[in-house]
Amino acid sequence: MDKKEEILKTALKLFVEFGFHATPTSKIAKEAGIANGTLFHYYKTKDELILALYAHTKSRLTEYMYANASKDESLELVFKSIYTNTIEWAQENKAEFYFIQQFSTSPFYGLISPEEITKQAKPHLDFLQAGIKAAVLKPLPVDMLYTLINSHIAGINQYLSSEEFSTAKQKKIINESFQLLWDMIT
Amino acid sequence: MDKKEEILKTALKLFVEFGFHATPTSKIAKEAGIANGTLFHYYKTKDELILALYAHTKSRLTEYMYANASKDESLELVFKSIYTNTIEWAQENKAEFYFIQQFSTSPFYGLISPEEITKQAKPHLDFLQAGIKAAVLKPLPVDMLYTLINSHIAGINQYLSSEEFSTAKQKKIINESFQLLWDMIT
DNA sequence: ACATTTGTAGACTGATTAGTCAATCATTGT
DNA sequence: ACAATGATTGACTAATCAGTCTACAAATGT
Repeated sequence: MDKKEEILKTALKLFVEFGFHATPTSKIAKEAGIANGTLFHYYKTKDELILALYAHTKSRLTEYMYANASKDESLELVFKSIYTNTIEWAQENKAEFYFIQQFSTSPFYGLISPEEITKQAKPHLDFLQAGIKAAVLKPLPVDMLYTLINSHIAGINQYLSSEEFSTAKQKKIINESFQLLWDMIT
Repeated sequence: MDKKEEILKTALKLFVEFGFHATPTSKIAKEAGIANGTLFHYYKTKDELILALYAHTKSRLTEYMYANASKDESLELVFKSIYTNTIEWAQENKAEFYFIQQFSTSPFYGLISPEEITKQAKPHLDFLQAGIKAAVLKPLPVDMLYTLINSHIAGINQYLSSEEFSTAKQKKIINESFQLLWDMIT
């Protein structure tokens, strides 16, 4: 078993349930079934663990977002695929997605360098920029477009999480909300 | 001077800057210029302080949202007034708005009873429901509409905070983004 | 075979924390 | 004037926390 992975998994679960403030490293180690010192062997400080967890989780999401996105399709279809993938991942990994939001809306986010943030957003911004250039997307500032899309997704995810929808109903909502978003930005 | 108010003000500032985990009550008391015991005189526990701060801040926002909203105007104008008010408040009270988001995306939010949350959202949902009934807003589920609007506002606020815009430019962005939202939901 | 690095353990520590307490001080009502 | 209640203080405590340390085990390279 991979202890490093185990630590991240446990930390995620506890941070989401109790928050950063109420999740001691000792509790993480205990629940992960390892010794206290082992945790600090892999992560020098608690902050480092939190940052690593964020980077790890965020990259898992990003990876999933672009899955099955063949470049042959129309921009709309590629965009819809990314949109759908993101929401699907969020629904299937609720704790992970929640953690990303929790982290992003906390002072920890300030520990990430602006360069890193820019680097993370780059592919998405490039994609949107291409859409604008191709006159498919409205000529809005890309940053604005990006933020608008992100928050739309966060909103729909929140809505989907607020009630128990059947899979069919979920798909319907995702399709409908995509159309709303698409009409808004094209 | 009102000590209770002073405590909230200081706590807000510190929570936003350092987070819940890294803001000891002793620091709050010190920075607020009061004794340690005084803080616990007004708020029995740290959690109680955090919850009170959220309730206080949230109600200040809600109050401002509906300011100058005369019932005589068209639904669009009233809606736009609420929209504009909210973003203006968020921009003029960045720490407060950020705190609301920080709190909402943390396990503390779970300490608020579902009834309280429902009660808070009630007026907004009623307003939207009326808009649907009047066939002005699309017949989407109100909860969905509500979440969509909320996240849209959060997004625009984030965009406005990401750069330094002139007041004129800001107003232009708010008008434009309102139009995007309005077209989406009507 | 042996040496060196890397992983793992868990008792331990120094610092910090939320919250208490007993003692004053201020305000109010009678 | 005088209770009585509430406000304020800051030293104090018991618990907890992040992180260290020493010792040992496993793996890896030579």
